[in-house]
Amino acid sequence: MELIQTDAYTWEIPQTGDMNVPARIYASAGIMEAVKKEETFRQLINVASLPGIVGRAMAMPDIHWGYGFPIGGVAAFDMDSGVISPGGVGYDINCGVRLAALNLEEKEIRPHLEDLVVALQKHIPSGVGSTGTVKLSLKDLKKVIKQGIPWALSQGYGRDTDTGRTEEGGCMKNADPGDVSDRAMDRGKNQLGTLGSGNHFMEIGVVDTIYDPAAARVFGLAEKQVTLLIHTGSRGLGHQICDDFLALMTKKVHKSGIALPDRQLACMPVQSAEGQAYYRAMACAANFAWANRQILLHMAETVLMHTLGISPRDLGMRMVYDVCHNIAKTETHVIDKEKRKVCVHRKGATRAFGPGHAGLDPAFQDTGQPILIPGDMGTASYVLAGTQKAMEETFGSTCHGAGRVMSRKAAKKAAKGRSLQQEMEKKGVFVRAAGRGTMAEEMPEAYKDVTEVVNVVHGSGISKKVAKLRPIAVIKG
DNA sequence: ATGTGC
Repeated sequence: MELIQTDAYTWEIPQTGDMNVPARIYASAGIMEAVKKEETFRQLINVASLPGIVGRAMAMPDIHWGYGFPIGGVAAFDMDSGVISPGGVGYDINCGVRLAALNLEEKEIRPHLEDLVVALQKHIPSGVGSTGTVKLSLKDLKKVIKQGIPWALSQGYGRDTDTGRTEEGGCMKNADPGDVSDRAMDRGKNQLGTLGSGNHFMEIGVVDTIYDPAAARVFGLAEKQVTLLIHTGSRGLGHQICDDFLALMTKKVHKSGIALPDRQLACMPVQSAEGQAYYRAMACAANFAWANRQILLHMAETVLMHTLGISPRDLGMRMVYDVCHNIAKTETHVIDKEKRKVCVHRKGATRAFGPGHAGLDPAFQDTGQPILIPGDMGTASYVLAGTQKAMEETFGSTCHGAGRVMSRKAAKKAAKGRSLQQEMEKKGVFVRAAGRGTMAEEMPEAYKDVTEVVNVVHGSGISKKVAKLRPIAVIKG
């Protein structure tokens, strides 16, 4: 495999063999060393070989091996000759991140951190198969997946100012519950308002550093301020939708004449009946995930108020932004100086629309959209802003997190005999996890250094650093 | 990621 470094942060794999476009990796030399190049870049080359791919197959610096498509991958497909693929979105449809800012400083909250972690864990259902907060009739679940955040608002969760601070206003409009299987509906009906497991978490943090004061002001962030960060997705509902459409497309793809380099890349033409049905079902899962994060934030607000014994006004919770990092969307981009509609797949990648983009709330017209990059539970998370360069190079996309360097299994092995909870507490971070193995799987060493990942997207210009958050209390699934 | 897997 030929790998050509084109500047400090970009590497190209030239178009050869079955590739329809070249591939590009955004990475530093250090990250290139850490990535398992053969298996992961093979996946990127496979994506570059899919029909109708436009521009380049791209990998962000948090790239690692995934199902079919690499995680940390971005690929856009022509609306007529291109494909849509569940593996290009991922199992957790609209896995994403939401950040809220509070009217508190660390010194006001530090004495209560242990109580807060215990209270959050008690009231936020988390772990594999967690259910509980909202039990829905089939009719109401249909409303949730059709409407997303507006449904949550109609039920009293959150404030109506929240939608402008959510990607897509928290609702993909093409969602159609008619394309969602009974099984997926059944798995989703008791899971709204639950955190899930794995790397999903809720984190109390502090604004540690501001890099761009003007953007930070627009985003509503100030130094020393306490924040709340939520990372979760569409739970069993999205997982089942992915399963359903992988099975359907695996069966149908050969009849459509598409030759797959890897069966995990099962896909169908964007405009085919199956492709469109997947898009509508995926949108349902996306809306579920947005409603889920909306409800979880509201629940956290209640827990914080009660535990600290303060009013909503004194807590002063307000949305910074909510992004998804596993999604496919129809978007218009300028390609070779020509405006074109394409189906952008972001899998473990975040939208990074720059200043002036019509799809953004007026508040973000000068700054570009807020981008939320969670790191591992002991290090840091970052807030970035979208840029014009992202619009030109990456279909308005950037990285989504630190990215694993150790498999879950390897992490468990490395954590044997250690108390990670105590290790974290020594660092000033109170952590509680629902699952037995979760602390081990999610330990800081299992991830790349998020700072190095963020420095790549900042250095290459596809995003801009705005603020760094330092975790002080975390609940894990 | 997931009513966790060959």
